[in-house]
Amino acid sequence: MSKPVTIYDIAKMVNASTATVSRVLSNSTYPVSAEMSKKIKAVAKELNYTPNMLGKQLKTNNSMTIGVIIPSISNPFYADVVLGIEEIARKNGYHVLLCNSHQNPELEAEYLQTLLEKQVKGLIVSSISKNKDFLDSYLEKGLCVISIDQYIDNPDVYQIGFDYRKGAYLACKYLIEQGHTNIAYVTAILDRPSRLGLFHGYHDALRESGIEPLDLWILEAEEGLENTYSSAFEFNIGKQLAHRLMKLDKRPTAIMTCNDLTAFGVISELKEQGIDVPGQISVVGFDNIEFSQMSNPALTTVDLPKYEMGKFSCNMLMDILVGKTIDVKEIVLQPKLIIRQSVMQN
Amino acid sequence: MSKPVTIYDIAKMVNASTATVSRVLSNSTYPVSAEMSKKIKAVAKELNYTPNMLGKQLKTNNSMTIGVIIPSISNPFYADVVLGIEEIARKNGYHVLLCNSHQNPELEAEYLQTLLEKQVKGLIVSSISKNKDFLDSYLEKGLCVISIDQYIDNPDVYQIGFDYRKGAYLACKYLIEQGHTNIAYVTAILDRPSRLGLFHGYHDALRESGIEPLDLWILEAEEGLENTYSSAFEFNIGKQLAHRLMKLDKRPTAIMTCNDLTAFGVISELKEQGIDVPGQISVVGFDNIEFSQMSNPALTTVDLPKYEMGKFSCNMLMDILVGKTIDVKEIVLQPKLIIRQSVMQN
DNA sequence: CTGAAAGCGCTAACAA
DNA sequence: TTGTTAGCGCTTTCAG
Repeated sequence: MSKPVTIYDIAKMVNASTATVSRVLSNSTYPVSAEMSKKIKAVAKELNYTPNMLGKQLKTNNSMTIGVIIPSISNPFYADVVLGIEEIARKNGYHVLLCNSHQNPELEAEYLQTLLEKQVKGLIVSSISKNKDFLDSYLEKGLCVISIDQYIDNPDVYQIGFDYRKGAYLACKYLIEQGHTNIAYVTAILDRPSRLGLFHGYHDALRESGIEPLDLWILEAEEGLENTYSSAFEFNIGKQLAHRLMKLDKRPTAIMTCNDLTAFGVISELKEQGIDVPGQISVVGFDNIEFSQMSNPALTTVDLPKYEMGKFSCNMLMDILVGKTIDVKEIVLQPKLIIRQSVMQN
Repeated sequence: MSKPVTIYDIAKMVNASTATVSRVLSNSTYPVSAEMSKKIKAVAKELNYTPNMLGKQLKTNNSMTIGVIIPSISNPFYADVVLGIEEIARKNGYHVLLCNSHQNPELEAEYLQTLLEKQVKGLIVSSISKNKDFLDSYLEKGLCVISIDQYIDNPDVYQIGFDYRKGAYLACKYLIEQGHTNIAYVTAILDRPSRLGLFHGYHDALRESGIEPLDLWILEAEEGLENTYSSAFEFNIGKQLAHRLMKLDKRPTAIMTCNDLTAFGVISELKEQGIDVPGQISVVGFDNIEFSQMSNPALTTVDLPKYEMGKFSCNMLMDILVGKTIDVKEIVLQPKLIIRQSVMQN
């Protein structure tokens, strides 16, 4: 654990200036004689030189690092997105600083601050905290922020989202095409744009077909403290709401849900009550998480290009950071219906 | 996007030196008059000052950042681990640089290099690449590395692992206690210590009960190119191997698997062949991923404290980085049998 | 209690 | 083609 070697050490050894050493070791286009260049590279390798990027970054004011703030990496949805982000970042020589906000506005703000202190110039964030005003001061300081999945109402932030409304519309329309008219909707609390969009899509399809949705069949979970993400939470919502639904005199023939996990909860509850899916009641999910193809029955659901969203957003960020002008500040990615075994013709 | 304000600006405004400003703004214990201190803090707030950590870090040679290299964050197993790591890191004022190696040794090496260049002093890594020699040169440079899940044969790296052997032993013993003696073992390729450990645990329990395992019932997947992680891959291994198993004249009454995903594959295949689980054949998984409680039937499996492993490893790293002496370099976390519905008495 | 000044490792004008 | 030099923003000795 000896003292780290610097360009100064190398300069001394080859009788050159630090400037020259810097030029060859940082692959500058600046002309350096082939001979000198070779010598410097050789010595650098011999001494096992590792550049200290802090020096470079302080000088160039560029940390080659982006920040990513998401609710929780243990949510597979975000894991996929982050995978895409990280891949593109790496290909551009960037690193990603991962921050789990746990839906906690204070944590979010704290992260934002420390990220900025680390001289992060670009941020990809999925936030559901209500008050985004504090973002302004960061935007002013030149931070480039891309909001994914959840919309942030600020003209200075770039947006990449999914067409949730369209997705739910697709799913509901499919149900209708299969002969269902009695379609329930089971959802976690409608506290964010994405879930609201879903809900509207459900209505769209129904209304388009002249079906009046029954209020009794629309079940929304109560507010729960979702501060630490867990799949089990969403699963239980499905279970509980399905339980309530099955107590009704008039039962639906199909159930739409706000996500796959909730759908699994619904299916689990129905099975427990001896109701066959899809034999007696059809169920559709949303998100197309990997497990939906492994479940029993395999789940009919709507796919969201999560990994692509990650790649897309990071590519966009990279473009902006190198000063390319972006023509469009808002992008909406399209969902796709995935037909499997949890829906049956009515 | 004006020029960022520095301690120099603040110093000018309050007629003090940068030294004094630095002292109060970095919470140094160095004595500064209350009056001066108040003034400086006020001006800092007024100017909306954000410290540039690159300056500080260059000076103090401490980046307050750790690196985490894992195969893929889209594997829920690692997502849980990383969640734990990040939580502890944050509480200690550290950030986490996330690196997905995709089981690619070159990528791993590349990350290691750039992490070091960013002056990361601590690294938590789960690596299955064979050749770890290159690690030596980093260890020499003072990098502190903690290997999680997979063992690295190097006296200088700290190790935190699971007792896989014990876990499989527990599962197998449970099966035996339930009256099973014809127990098959279905596994992905035995190319790493963890899977080998599992396999040994299976043998341990069998032998302890005087049961001779039948070679025919031990099925190992062929080598597959797992470069990009996907749950579907593991699922399909289960499906394929179960298919082969069911062609045998003499069938087992219980099947052990190397992980939950594979177990789901097995169950899916059995169902397709009209075989009831656990009615006709019992199945146990391994890992206790969240879905295992939502599947049909709910999966009996073995829990690994993943989140705790993350917290544990990061706490250890933090301790080492502040110079505490660690008494033990190797820690083995204990598995726990989770009994659900996929096993029936024989 | 306060300040001057050196310097962390690197880059980039500018000069030669 | 090479070198000199002035910082990037911050901390920290050392002197007052």
